[in-house]
Parts: sequence; structure tokens; C-alpha cells
Amino acid sequence: MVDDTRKRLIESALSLLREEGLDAVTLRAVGELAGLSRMAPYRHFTDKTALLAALAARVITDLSTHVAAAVLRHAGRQERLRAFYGSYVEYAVAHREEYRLVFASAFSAGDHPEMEKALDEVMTALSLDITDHGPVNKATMMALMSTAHGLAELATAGHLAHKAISLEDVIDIIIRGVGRSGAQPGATRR
Amino acid sequence: MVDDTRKRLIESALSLLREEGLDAVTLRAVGELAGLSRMAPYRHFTDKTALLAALAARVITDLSTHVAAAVLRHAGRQERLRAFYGSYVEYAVAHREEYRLVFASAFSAGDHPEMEKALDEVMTALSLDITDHGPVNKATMMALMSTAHGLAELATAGHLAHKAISLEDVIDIIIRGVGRSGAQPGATRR
DNA sequence: CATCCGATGTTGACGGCGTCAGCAGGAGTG
DNA sequence: CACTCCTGCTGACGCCGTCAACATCGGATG
Repeated sequence: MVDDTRKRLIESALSLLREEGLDAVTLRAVGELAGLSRMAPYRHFTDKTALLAALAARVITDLSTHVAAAVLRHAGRQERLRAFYGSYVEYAVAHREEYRLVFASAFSAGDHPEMEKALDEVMTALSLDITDHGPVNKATMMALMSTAHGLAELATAGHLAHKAISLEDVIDIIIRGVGRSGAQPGATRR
Repeated sequence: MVDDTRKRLIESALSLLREEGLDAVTLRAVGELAGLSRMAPYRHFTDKTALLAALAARVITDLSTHVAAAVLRHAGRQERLRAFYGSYVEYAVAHREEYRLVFASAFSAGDHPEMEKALDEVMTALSLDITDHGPVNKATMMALMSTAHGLAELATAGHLAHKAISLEDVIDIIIRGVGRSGAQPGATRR
């Protein structure tokens, strides 16, 4: 393979991230876990941030795969939206460290095209899945991404569990619209 | 004042954060900017994370003040919601580094009660402001916070400006509900 | 008043990090 | 064979968070 070592480095970084957290993802550790020396990563990434961006791109496609599968298991816009939010948050909570990495380094960096590209692909792919009637418009897509992301952060931080708030209720409110005065969660379900 | 030095340290950290970014906020620099030695912060904070949590709490109350003022300048639920989102994002974009700090270190830590307390106060205060009819329920409050946060992150990352998407459109979509099929942003405004 | 003590502040040292330099081998090309 | 990239290595530097040990000083206590 052309970039075999590069991929191995990313996998090493990912496993460090999963098993020991973001702080454990040090260039030296990544290099050595991949069976090389420290400094080896510099032959494949200009920077530590470049490695993290590549890692983030990987995680983004993972997340996207997970969410797309969940969405396509349902029919109808409302059900697909629920599946979108639910599976998105589910992934974020299950892969806390990875998710945090993505939207810490990754969200912020407009200077890492690899990741930018991954994000764009995810968004258009998801928007195609959610409706069968062609892609939603860009502003709606942004609304979807931002609300899902905000929800995921709240959930991974434990702010929902901590206050005994039902994720499904919050999702319903978001789908039905925060502005609906007197919106009563749970009125349409369970 | 009882904890004069402590406050001075937080202010030093804040000005470093604003002027040179998060990476410049090092304990050593904070101490020396406050006119003390490195290590001085350790007499007032157990940890670097403790200092950051205190700093985050400060920023949170700042943000809350800004948003509350904007919200109270309007009447009616829809207008107040728009003001809420708009001013929230405005603050986040204008104080990028601070906002990022808050919701990187701060959102994640359930172990820093000072910050947790600040967050709770903000949420209840804002929920009181948004409706005159008493506080909104907890799930709705969470929906508000999470969507505002997600929107703020998207905006600070430049994903809106980069794609020439109108913030107001996205806000409208969120308020009216992402699930409204065929929702056409801009239909109700401009 | 003399003494003690806790709070505050200081310098020294350590290990770990990202990264810059410089060097070594090995594959492909003339 | 000589040359040149590409990949990899070790050494060194400066910065960081933090642990220890020591200094100062103001107030409580006898």
C-alpha cells in the first residue's frame, strides 16, 4: 500500500485515544505504539495537529456510517429525524473521547482540508438519507448538524443524565421546534 | 479583599486567553503576568484545570449577562428566542477563545462545582427571561442550551460564513422546528 | 513582649512533551 | 558505480505542569 505506515500511525493514535484518552495521544507514544521511534510520525504528518486532523477525519466517517445506517433503518421524515439525533448522540456518548477530539480540533480548523472534506461528505450524505425527496437545503442541514452537535456535547458531558432529563424528550422538542409555545414533551410519544 | 490574588490570577489568565489564545494560558505565564512567580497559582488553585474551571465560570457569567440583556430588550416569546440565539452566537464569535475554553474544559467537567453552579444559574436565569410565564421546563431548557451551543460552535468555526449561510435563517429553522417538512427559511422574515 | 504557626510566595529539580538538526540505510535511476 | 530521495533514527533544546524544600510575615497565643 502506498501510505501503509501513515495508516498504521492513525490507527495507533486512535487506539491510544480510545483506551487512554486524549492526553495519552502524544506523538512519541503514537510512533512507538506503531513499532517505530518517536519522530517517525514527522515523516508522514507535518505537525501534531495534522495527525489529529487525519484522525478526526477517520472518526467523522465512522460516525457518519453509524448514523446513516440508523437513519436508513426507518422511513418517514419524522422517524428518520429521530433516528438521526438518537444515533448521533449514541455514537458520541459511546465514543466520548473521539467525538470530543473531532469537534475540538476538527471543528475549529478550516486549515485542514482532509477533515473539511470529510465533514462536507457527511453532511450531504446524511441530508440525502434523511429525506427521500432530494437533499435538504443548506441552512436546514446546518440546523441539523448544529443541534445534533449541541445535543451530543450536552449528553457526553452528562448534563442530561445528571439532571434526569430524557434524551427523547429533548429530541422531540428540537424536532417540533423550540419556539412552539407551551410545547409539552412526551405529549406525542410513550 | 479576601481572595484578591486569586481574582488577579483569573484576570491575568483571561487576558492571556483573549490576547494570545488558549495555548498561551500557562500557569507560569499567568503567575508572572499577575506580578508573581510561576508556582504562585498553586497557592490558590490545586491544579491547572482548577484555574481553567474558575476562568470558565467567569466567562459563563459574562456570556449570561450579555445574553440576558439582549433577551430583555424584546417582548414576546418568538422575539426573545431570536434575541437569545442571536446574542449567544454573537458573544461566542466575538470571544471565540473564551467560548471554546468554556465548553471544552468546562462542559466536560462534572467535578468542578464552581463552574457547574455558574452553568445552572445561567440556565435558570435565562429560562426566566425568555418567557414571562415562569420558567420553561427542564427538557426545553436543555433543548435551548444545546441548540444554542451547537450553533455557536458552528459559527465560531466559520462553517456558516464559509458557506454563505445566513445565521438568521438557521435560527428560524431551529425555532420553528427542524422537523417541519418543507420548512422554507426566510419565508417569515425579510 | 516573645513565640509559634499557618498562609503565602519563592527557587530548584524532574520527567514529559513537541519539535529542530543531523546522520544512516536503502531503493530506484543515470 | 555514483547520486538522490525517502524513510527512519538519536541527540538536544526549550517549554510545560508539578513535587519539594525553603523564606517571609502577620496575627493568635502564652
